Amino acid sequence: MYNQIAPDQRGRDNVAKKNMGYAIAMKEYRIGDVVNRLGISADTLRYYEKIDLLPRVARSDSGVRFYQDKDLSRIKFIKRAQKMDFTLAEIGDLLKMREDPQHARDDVRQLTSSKLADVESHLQDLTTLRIELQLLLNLCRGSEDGCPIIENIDQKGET
Amino acid sequence: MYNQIAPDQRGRDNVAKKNMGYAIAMKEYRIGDVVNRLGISADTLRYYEKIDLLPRVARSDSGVRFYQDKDLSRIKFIKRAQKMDFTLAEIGDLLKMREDPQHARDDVRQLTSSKLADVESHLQDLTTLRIELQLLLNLCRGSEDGCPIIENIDQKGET
DNA sequence: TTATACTCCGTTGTTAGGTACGGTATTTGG
DNA sequence: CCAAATACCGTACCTAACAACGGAGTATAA
Repeated sequence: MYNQIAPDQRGRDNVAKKNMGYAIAMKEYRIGDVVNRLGISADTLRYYEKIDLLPRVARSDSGVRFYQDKDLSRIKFIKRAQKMDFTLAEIGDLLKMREDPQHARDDVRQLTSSKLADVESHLQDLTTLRIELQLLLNLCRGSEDGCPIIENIDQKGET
Repeated sequence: MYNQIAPDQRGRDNVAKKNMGYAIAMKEYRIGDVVNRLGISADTLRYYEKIDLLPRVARSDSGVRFYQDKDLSRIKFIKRAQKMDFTLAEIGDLLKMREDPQHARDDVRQLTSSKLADVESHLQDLTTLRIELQLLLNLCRGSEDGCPIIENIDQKGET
């Protein structure tokens, strides 16, 4: 019903360059910029901050949030991890690992490793699904005599 | 908190072979067999039937359901499609396509094609995620000098 | 036969992950 | 300087996809 995608590239970012001494100038994004770039709602961003999935980012004097590139990167990671149906709590742990892999707690490492396995099994399933859909769309299009191949796709890899 | 996986291969299927004339003998499974084989709950199976995601399968005189291999195949398809976060309604449409690709309604074909695109983009994201997790676990293990690679993974493919 | 497991059905409860207000303050382009 | 856009916050509300429950009938193995 809704228009799925709307990154809506109109409007330039509200780029504030901050001169960090001699360091590279840094881009900062207001919440609306992030919405336009990543297609995630402002409410959701605030929600993530509230549940500590995102850090409390810098604010202007009046309280307006400023996000940086590393925050965007983090948000993109969250979005990817969500495609795995990881819970936000799990994603929080993975983010800890991501922040500091060297000093991650052992259970966090284990979680990461276990989640990697999940990703790999998921990739298998999605690959199978892709083949099935491709078959439905291509192989079977126009042919008059059924599609017996499809019935046999899932014989390998019984769960 | 729960023991995630429990296909629990104990107990043989309650196999009823039906002699379809000269045809191949067919296996039939009671709901509990399906639970053990596919790791999906009986409640869920009944729920799927109620919302017409599964057909009303054959019953014994006393009302006990009997599932066949094609039903298992259908259920496995549902499980795969769920990993894509397709809604059950969408999955229902995909199943129509799967049943009879030749005569599928045009919007169902379109849905299928659009969902295939989704699968492919998902595969991209999961592949990226796999690399990230692998990096976290392998490349960075034991090394003392940070992991700058990770920050740059998502520069391609800005959503 | 008894008990143990399995099944049925209908109804109600749960939960994650947001979304939707509504009222107010602040920015910003013209 | 003013209107329009944007941001803030707290609270309430929502929905899909089951899970739990309870009470009752049936199947089966010892």
